[in-house]
Amino acid sequence: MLHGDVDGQTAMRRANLRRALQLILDAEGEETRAGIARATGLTAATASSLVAELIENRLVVDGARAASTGGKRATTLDVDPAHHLLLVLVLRRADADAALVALDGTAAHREGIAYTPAGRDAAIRDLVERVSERFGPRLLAASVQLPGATDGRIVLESVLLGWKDHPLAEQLEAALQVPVLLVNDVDAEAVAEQIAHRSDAIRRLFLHIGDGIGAAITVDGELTPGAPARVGEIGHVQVVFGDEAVACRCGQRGCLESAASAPAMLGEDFREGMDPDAFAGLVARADPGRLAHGAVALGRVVQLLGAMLDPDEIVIGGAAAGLGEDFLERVRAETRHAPRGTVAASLRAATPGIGAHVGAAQLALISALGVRWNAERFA
Amino acid sequence: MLHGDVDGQTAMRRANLRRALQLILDAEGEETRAGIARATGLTAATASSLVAELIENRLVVDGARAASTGGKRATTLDVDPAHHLLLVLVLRRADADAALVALDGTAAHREGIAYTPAGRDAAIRDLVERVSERFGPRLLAASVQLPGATDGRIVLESVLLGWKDHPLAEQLEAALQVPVLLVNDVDAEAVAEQIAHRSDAIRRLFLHIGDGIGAAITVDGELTPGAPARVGEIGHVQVVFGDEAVACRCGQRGCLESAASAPAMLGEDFREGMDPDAFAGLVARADPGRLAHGAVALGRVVQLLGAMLDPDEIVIGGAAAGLGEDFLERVRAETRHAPRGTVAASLRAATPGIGAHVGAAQLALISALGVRWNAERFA
DNA sequence: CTCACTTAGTTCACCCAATAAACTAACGTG
DNA sequence: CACGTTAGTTTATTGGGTGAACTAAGTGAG
Repeated sequence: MLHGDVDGQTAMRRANLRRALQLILDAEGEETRAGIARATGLTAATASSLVAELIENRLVVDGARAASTGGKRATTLDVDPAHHLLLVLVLRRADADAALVALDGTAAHREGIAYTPAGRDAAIRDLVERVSERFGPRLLAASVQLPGATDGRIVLESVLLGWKDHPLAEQLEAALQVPVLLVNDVDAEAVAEQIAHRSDAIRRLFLHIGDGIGAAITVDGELTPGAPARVGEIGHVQVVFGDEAVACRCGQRGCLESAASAPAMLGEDFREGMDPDAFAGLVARADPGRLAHGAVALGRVVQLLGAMLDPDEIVIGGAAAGLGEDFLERVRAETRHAPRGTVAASLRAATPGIGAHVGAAQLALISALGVRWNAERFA
Repeated sequence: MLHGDVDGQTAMRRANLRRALQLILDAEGEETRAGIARATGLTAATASSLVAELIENRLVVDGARAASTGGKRATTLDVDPAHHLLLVLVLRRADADAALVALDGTAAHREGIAYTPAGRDAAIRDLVERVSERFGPRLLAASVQLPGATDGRIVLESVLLGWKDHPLAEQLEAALQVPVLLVNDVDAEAVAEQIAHRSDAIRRLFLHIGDGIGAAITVDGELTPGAPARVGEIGHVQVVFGDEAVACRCGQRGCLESAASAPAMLGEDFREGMDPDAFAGLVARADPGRLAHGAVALGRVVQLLGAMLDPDEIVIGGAAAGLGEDFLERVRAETRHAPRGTVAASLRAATPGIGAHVGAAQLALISALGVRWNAERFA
């Protein structure tokens, strides 16, 4: 109803259906037919007809009666939490998760698998098949969150997964029979953090600092569209010069990762997703010099990208979000070079909130239905 | 017809009118009613009705008969070159131009004024009034190309023009009675260069290097939308560190402009818009060390922005476009640090082509009618 | 030259989705 | 319990698109 072939005449209807559904999503069970008519400027008759179609397609259900505002009590509306599902496939080096998210943002199911590099493709195929068998008819769309560059359809390159120009979306669509969107993991994390933090920033720069370093730009909660993209691959940009540049695992010297990645700042004991207490221990024992060196390197990047993009918000996520206000202040100090000091003000650490897979689910929801969850959903 | 209040039902009609007009613009006099029907998937009846409305509104005129393709010869269509006009106001420190551009991209009129800082506002008011009196009824929209930051409606800050948070668009709309869009001069130059170079790049980074340094990002030929923006103000980002950092006019050390602006590389005799022969002389006499220093500084910026944005094209405009392939190669060398060397390949000098005001006109055209000129128009 | 075929473009009856207005339904209040 | 208010549905009308029949004007085979 909201996706599929566009046969010209119905495009307007679709746009109105999307508007109605978005209002119902935003109001979290408080929207009514009359409210939709008021908010959209459409007539009450049209609003009723739109809602009827949404209910017929099991996207929306009637709720309780609202309190009277002087006349007949309105029937409230909410998205149907029990029918349609979004599938998010989270792929990591050695394991993967399948998360099913309902239209109201609640988790409906989650299962994981582990694999060796050799067994990975088969293990993923099995997982997808199991999910498809159990939830297939209820699926609305799917997204795949993965470490690596993608244009949404093809895995352009993923060192961790050993893929290059791999047409994953096409393969999964054949198995799942719904549209599949591939999403870089840092992009997904950036979108999820914006939801978790209830941020209304328009232009936004997100930096993930963990084993590696990646960046994501979002505008109005979405990724910049465009051709096949390796946007945000800034880990091996040189930011330290001269004698201070140290060797990086990539073979070059002075890379951002060689100075500011979690292992570079906290030592080789750092592991992605490690125990919080163990992490706190690493932070406590960290060499102040290495932390300062990392902050300077990061500050140089933030300074330039901040001036270039003028984001409303610059968010540091991943392990570096747990390094405390001292660290952030050192990064900010590096950005105070420019006459105008607004870059420093917009820098903050990520809110540890909902999982990155919610970001991937959001992107799938946007691409499938043209609507989005707002922050309050996940409060 | 294509702008104004949206009364719901007619939104579809507008979208179709835009599609038809865009096809007519693209085909440069070769489009026909039947062709529009084929390209859009609309019926011939609808295509005829759309064209009739475009002709009635004097946006399009019937042309010659095309050659037969086996049946009745088609009537060709082209945009009306003689009625509607776009006004571009080009504001500089000490003078301004008013350029009137017809729908076919041809220049219809141009007049300039000069002013002192004290007389500037009055001089601009006069110029606008003269233009409005002479061309008012034929105006479709206007844009203002200016040195400084703007969100499209307000001049956020322009040091050269002495404005801060100046609601210029509103003022001009009162005088001109058409929508007015404010455009940063580097953004306009970036859009114009893409047209002149017939570039089909999607994501694009443009760097203007002259008295100062500014950058513009375009996606699909348009500026990134969003809130009030100072996007691209990278002149005073620090890119040189330690002993090599030299003092900048902004009071800091190691700024990009202190190393890579035209005066920094070519000496204080450089003047924006100077005589080409004199410029060539400056280049010939330039200190190789200063040029190399500038190339390194520029390369560091290009390296990071290239990795971050993964643009299809990185274009060096302004005076630096005239420094030759040697200079570009030095810049490229700095970007070869990253394992993947695609940044270097996408770097090129700007094509000296049409004036930046065509870029501003294009942005006005997009915002007013939702259609755009393609490269061939200006071949 | 003529007739069949092709392509361009218009006319007209019909359909879909939105509107406007009249209607029913349900609630609070004087 | 009548009355004003708000929610929501029903129904005639309108705007813009479709499909089919139509006219117009060309090509090419015989």
